[in-house]
Amino acid sequence: MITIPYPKGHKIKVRNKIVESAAQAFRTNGIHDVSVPFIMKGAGLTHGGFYSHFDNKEQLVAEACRYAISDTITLLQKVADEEKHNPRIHTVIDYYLSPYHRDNTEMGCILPALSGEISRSSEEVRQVFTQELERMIAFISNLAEIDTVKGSALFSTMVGSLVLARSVNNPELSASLLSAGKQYAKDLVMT
Amino acid sequence: MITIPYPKGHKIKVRNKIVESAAQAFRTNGIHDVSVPFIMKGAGLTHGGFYSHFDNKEQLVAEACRYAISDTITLLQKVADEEKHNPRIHTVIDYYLSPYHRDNTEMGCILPALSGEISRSSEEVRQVFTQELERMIAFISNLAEIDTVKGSALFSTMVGSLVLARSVNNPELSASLLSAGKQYAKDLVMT
DNA sequence: TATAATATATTACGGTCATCATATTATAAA
DNA sequence: TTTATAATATGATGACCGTAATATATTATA
Repeated sequence: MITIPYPKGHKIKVRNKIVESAAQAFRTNGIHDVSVPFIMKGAGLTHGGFYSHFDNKEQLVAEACRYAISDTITLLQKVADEEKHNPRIHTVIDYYLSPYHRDNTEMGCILPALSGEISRSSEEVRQVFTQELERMIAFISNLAEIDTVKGSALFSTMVGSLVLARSVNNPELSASLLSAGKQYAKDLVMT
Repeated sequence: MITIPYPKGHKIKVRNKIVESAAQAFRTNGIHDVSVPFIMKGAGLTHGGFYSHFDNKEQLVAEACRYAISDTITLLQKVADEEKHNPRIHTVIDYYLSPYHRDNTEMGCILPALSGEISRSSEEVRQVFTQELERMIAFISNLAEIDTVKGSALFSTMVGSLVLARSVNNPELSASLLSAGKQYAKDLVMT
C-alpha cells in the first residue's frame, strides 16, 4: 500500500522554490558565483537535500534559465497588454531599457544578466537558451509587426544597450546608453 | 653597494606576460572561473610569485581589462585602416560581427565576453570599463562620422548581436543574428 | 496512536580557491 | 669565483565548493 506522508504536491512546491531561488540568484550573481548551499538557503532549506531534487547543479541551471526567460516573456506580454494608446512594442522597449530594469537584475531578463556565461555553459544549458531566445525573438517580432531578422536586430540592440548600461560606473553615460538604445530601437521598428 | 641580479626591465616584462595571460584567460573563461594559479601557468610561472607583482587578484582584473580593451581598439583601428574602398565603419562592423570574432573569444573584444560579470565587479574594475567604453564609443562614432549618442546605439547593437550569437546552440540562428546585426548596424549609420 | 514512507537536515569527503610565509634559484657586480 | 639579493618556487592555511551517505523529522494512514 502506498501512503503519502507529506502533503500532496509538497515536494513539487519545494522544488519550484529552489528553481525560483536559483533563477533569482543566478541573475544577481552569475551562475558560477552562486553555490548550491546559497541557493538552498534562498529556498529556506539546507544544502544537503538538494540532490533529492536534482541530479546535479547543471540540471538546476538549465531549469532555472528556462524558468527565468519564460517569466520575462510573460512579464513583457503583460507590460504590452497594459498599453492602450502607444504602439505596444514601444512600451516594451521603454520597459526593457528603463532604469528600473537596469537596476533590478535579479528579477529582469536573464539574457543580458548571464550573456557571457551562457556561451561557456553545457550543451544542455545552451539548448535551453537557444529555444527560449527563439521564443523571445518571435514574441518581439510579432509585437513589432516585423520579420524575425529585423526582430533579431531589435532585440540585440535592446540586450546590448542594457548590458553596457549596467557595466559603466557613470550614471550619465549609463542613462545615455539607455536612451540611445530606446531611440534607435524604435527607429529600427519604423523604417 | 647595490647589486642588480636580474636584467633591467625583467620584472616588467614578466608582469606584462601575466597581464596578457590574464586578459586572454578572462575572455575565454570569465573572471571568476579563472584562478590565479591558472593565470600564472599561462605566463610560464608558478602561483606563488603572483603577490610580488600584484596586491591581489582584483588589481590584476582591472589591469587585464584595460589591456584587453585597448588591444581591441588598436586592432579595430588597424582593420579600418586596411580598408581602401568601402566605408571604414562597414569594415569594422563586418569584422566585429564575423564568425571569426564570434568563435575566437580569447582574442576578441572583452565587452561581450565579460558583459554580465562586469556589473558585479568592484568599483575599480567598473571604473576601467567606463573609461575604456567611452574611448570605444568615441572611436566608433568618429569612424562612422556620427554623434556619440548614435555611436552608443551602434556599438550596443554590435555587442548585443555578438553576445546572442555566442549564446545559441543553433548555427543557423547564430549566423542569422550576426547578419541581422550587420545589416541594421549599417542602416543605423546611414539614416 | 503507532507505523510506514517520504522530505529534509547533518555531517563528511576530496578538491580547489586566494593568499601568505618561507625556501630556493638565478644573475649582476665585486 | 664569490656574494648579495631580486625573482621565483614550494608548501601551508583556512575557507568554501559540489556531491554523497546517513540520520532525523514529518505526517497520512492503519
